[in-house]
Order: sequence, then structure tokens, then C-alpha cells
Amino acid sequence: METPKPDNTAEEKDIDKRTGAGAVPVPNFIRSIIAEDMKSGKHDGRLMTRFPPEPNGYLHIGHAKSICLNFGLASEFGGLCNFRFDDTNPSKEEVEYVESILEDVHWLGFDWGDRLYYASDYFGRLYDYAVQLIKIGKAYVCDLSADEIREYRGTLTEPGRESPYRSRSAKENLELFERMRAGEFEDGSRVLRAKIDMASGNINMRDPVMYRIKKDTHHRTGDTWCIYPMYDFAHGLSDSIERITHSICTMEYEDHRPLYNWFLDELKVYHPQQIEFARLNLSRTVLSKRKLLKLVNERHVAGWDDPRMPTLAGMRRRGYTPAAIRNFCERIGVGKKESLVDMALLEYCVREELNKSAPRVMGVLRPLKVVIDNYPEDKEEYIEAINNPEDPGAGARKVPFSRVLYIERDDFMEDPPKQFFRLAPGREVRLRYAYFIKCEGVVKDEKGEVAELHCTYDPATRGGDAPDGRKVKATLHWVSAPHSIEAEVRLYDSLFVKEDPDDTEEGKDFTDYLNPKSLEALMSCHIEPSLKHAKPGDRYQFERMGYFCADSADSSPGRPVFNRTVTLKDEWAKLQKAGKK
RNA sequence: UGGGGAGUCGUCCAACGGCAGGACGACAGACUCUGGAUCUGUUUAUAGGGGUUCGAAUCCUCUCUCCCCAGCCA
Repeated sequence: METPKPDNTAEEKDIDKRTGAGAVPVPNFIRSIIAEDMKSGKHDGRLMTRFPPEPNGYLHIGHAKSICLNFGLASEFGGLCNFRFDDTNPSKEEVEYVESILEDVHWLGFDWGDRLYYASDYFGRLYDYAVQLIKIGKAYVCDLSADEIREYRGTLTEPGRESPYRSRSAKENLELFERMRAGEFEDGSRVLRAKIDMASGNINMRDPVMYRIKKDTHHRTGDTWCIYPMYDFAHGLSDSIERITHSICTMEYEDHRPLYNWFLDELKVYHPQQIEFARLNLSRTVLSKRKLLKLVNERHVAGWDDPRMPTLAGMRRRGYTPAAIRNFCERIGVGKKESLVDMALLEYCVREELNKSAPRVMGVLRPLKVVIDNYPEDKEEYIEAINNPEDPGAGARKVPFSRVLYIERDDFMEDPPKQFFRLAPGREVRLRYAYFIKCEGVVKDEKGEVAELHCTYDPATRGGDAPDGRKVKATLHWVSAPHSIEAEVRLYDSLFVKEDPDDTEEGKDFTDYLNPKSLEALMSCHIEPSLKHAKPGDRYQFERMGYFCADSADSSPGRPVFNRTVTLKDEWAKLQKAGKK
């Protein structure tokens, strides 16, 4: 006999497998572009992508889409994907974020080899590029204040005005820029701007800021620099330095592409192609670092890795597997239109995988005591139970049975409606793998609540089949009361009650749509004794209840804590819900 | 009212001038020692108007709707 082996090997065995079992690559426009470029030999048959997160928050499922795209496409076409931190703003970035991001991408199953880069590694070269632009008259130091720059920029419908500092000589600009770098000026007193077109319909082209003064300590370069490049200047050149072929980013950067191209063209350097796709939106959650940070800071959740969070850290703790997430990212496809993907698809993906891999186990979440009156008081026996009917290799285990059991409260109704198949007075059901039992009596407490059930069992049905061929309509999970161990089980529901919490009504904030019932902690569940050895991160199916994962933070050997990853599909719950309407 | 982008089943994605297809969801049935899984079936879509064409989701044109952009954020 084998004890059920938890599904804790997903992390290792999944590495380098791009998609989960059954995943078929879906055609998308980026894949087509790359396929054509590879065929035409556009970059000498080379493919180089990059994943460029800013270390100012934790990665979420939306980032997973980008990670899967960049790393996935690279491996699919025999190319490489660089890992690059876009760390050009010291006031927002922290090493804590760097570390979590590295861990999350690795956990998702991708490998960047020795190609871990930082935009801050390029600060020296970026400075030289800026000097070059000054020399050819394409950049200037501007003394306008932030407010003045905004004012000079014009509006969406009116052109901007040229800065009075726009015509400084290259010599003067060079000298001023050097002094900016030397720390001679206060934060915000001067910036370096590209000299493009203040009348452009594209506001990004109205002499955008390239460098600003920030006397902040950078998480990697410390106090070496007091001027920092802006995204538009740093990003394209970092791509160029790394000889990226396809720079894949989200739609909001589409307006920035002319500027991306401008810097590269003016400097006459290697020119990657920027391609934009629509970011992921998921129903009943939010996917913006700003909003997630707010949930954390305002204690609406317990932290970045709260199992209700759509962060990779939260989903990992919740019990999601890397393959399920990758499979999800493949199934949602890639397009350019804004969309809201139904959470049901994510749940489908994780059930699909866990159904095949998670060992089955019995756990009673809301216990109801059952006494088998005709079962000897001092007797105990061990009954064989299959570990995973979907996986013959998973073997079987022995589960203790005795006179006093717990079953799920929801599996008994004193006065059941017609559609209810489970236990009721006078009715016979099967205890999974064990015996048929029949309810003979109901004991109530002083409040009139059902406190315990008295049943009889049929010894001839041991194992779960009746020799006389009689049938029962339901099979219940159970645990032996004296043998079971107590556990805490945390049931999660969606974080928000609104399909799209970003779609806020007048005067409301997305936090107004938080689901007050997103977490329900059940403190005295009874689970079968084989779970005594469950380790943090181990995943199981509690039969008939759902998939559960031993919590990595709060579980201890004496007191296991399980997180419900996702429920099983539940016909009965659906009927009940329909009946209430 | 400036610039950019997008409109295909309830949802997401295909179809790139030639039978609008898949997945999820929903609904119905089969099977079942998990009301799970599995299997089968059903359902519903080209934003609108003109045009080109033997033939248009696809090309042209006008209109409508939605999203993004006025950080010294990325």
C-alpha cells in the first residue's frame, strides 16, 4: 500500500514545457509576424525577445501572459528571451520586488540562462547616447519647471509651444548636461529633452523628457548617478544594445512607437521592431500594480501573496500550478482589442491539470457526527481507497473506519427536496469505499439543530458494493472521528463581486466592489490521517469538495492549514442556486 | 474638436476574397462507488449604411461605438 503522494513535483517536471498537457498552440498575429520574419531571414534567422519588468511590484497573471509570449515564442522558434529589469526610476523600485519577480518567472517554468540584465547596467552607454544627440542638435537642456513644461506642452487638441531654452547651443547643452550629471543642480530644476516637434498630434513627440535629476539612491547603482533616463529613451536603446529582434509590449505603448523609432533612427543604431498586444483583463479581479499595491497597503488582503490575489505569488500559494497558468495564457490568445477574460477559463485550466495529477483524499469541512449503532464499539478496520482514479499508477491507501464518523453537514437533510440524493431519515447511501449506511435517527441539540445521526450499516456491502445488487443514489465522503486529524481550511471566492471592478460608477472606487465573502476560514475540519505528512505546497483533491493546497505560510505539522484552490464542478450547488432564484 | 488603436457566438480567440470554426460558459442526455471525471448533442456571432466582386468578416467608402495619450511613471 502506498500513501498518497502529493502533487508537489509540478515545479520541477514542468520546466521548459511551454504549455500544459493538451495545449495546442493557437495562431496569433505576433506568432505570424515572427514566423514570416524567420522565413524571410529578416534578422539573419535570429529571434531575440525580452521580458522587461519594472521592479516596483509583484508579478501578476497579466505579466504571465507577457512572459509566456516572450519566452514561449523564443523557444518555439529556436530564439532566446532576455530577462531585463527596467529599473530607471530609483524612487519606486526595490530589491524585494527584484527577488520576487525572479522567483515568479522561474516558478512559471522559464529559463533565461545567464541573460539577466538591468537597464541600469546601461546607464553609462545611455549617457553617451544622450551626449551624441546633444551634439547633433537633437537634444537640449531645458530649465522650465515641471509645471511650465506641462503648460508648454499644449493639450490634446492644441499644439504646444517651444521652450525658450530650445535653441541653446550644443556646447552649452553639453556643459549643462555634464553639470546635471555632476549633481550641481537641484531635483526638478532642469531636464534633458529631445528636440522633435512641439506641434505633433502625438504628444509623446512634443520634446519629450529624456533625463531628469533625482538624487535618490538606486537599488543597484547606489549614488553613482543623480540623473536617470526616462522610459522612452532607455527602453528602445536597451533593446538595441541587447540586439532584440521583436520588442513585444502592450497597446498603451503604441503611441510611443514613433518615439521609440526616432531615438534609434537619430542615433543610427540597431533597430528592433516594437509590436503591441492587448493586455489581459480577468473578471472579478484587478490587474494593475497600482491597484494591487493599494489592496496590500490598505490591508484589504494579507499581502502580495494572499491566495486571493491574482499575483503569481498569491496563485502559487493558492495552489495553482505553473502548467495550468501557462496553458491558460495559451488559450486566451493574443489580440489587439481590449477584452475581459472570464475567470471560469482559468479555473477550468487548473481543474484540468489537477484532475489528472492530484491525489484524492477525504476531508470533512463542516463535520456532522454519525454513530453506526450496529458497528462494534471497539472495532476498527482499514479500508482500501484508490489514490487517483485518473492515474492507475498512483496506487491505493488504507483509510481507517470505526463506529463514530464525521460526514459533511451538507450531505444530510432532514426534509430533503426531490433533487437531493444524499442522506435523509430512512434513506440509504454509500460511504465512499466503505459501507452502505441507513439513517435511523436524528439527535438535535437544545437549539433544534441536528447534532448527530444514528445509522446502521450493512456488513455485506464492505468495499461499497451490495451483493444483492441494490443501488444507492449517493456516495458520501467521510472520516473516522477518532482517527481523523483536525485542520483549518480556507475557502476562497472571487476578490470582487463585480465582473469588471475597473468599471467604476460615479463617486465609487474599485474597492467598493470587494467581495466581503472572499475568504471563509473553517477552523475545525476533520481530515483523514494520511494527510498528517502533508508538506507546504502539497496539492490534493478532497473528494467531492475541490482541490486544496497545504498553505506555505501558516501550515504547521500539528495544525495543517489548507487553501481551497478551486471547487469541483458542482451540479447540486447549481440546482440549489437555480432554485433560489 | 488633435493623435493612435479596436469592433466576429454570453466570454476569449480563429478564419486574411471561396461552407464563419475552436475553446470556455450555458442547456440537454449517456455513463459513473466523487452530483467529479469522461462521452454525446443543442444553443448563439461578423457594429450599421453604401459600394467593388460570380462571391466580402476579409477590399473601398461613410457613419456609429469603445479604448489609450496632455508624468520630470513604466
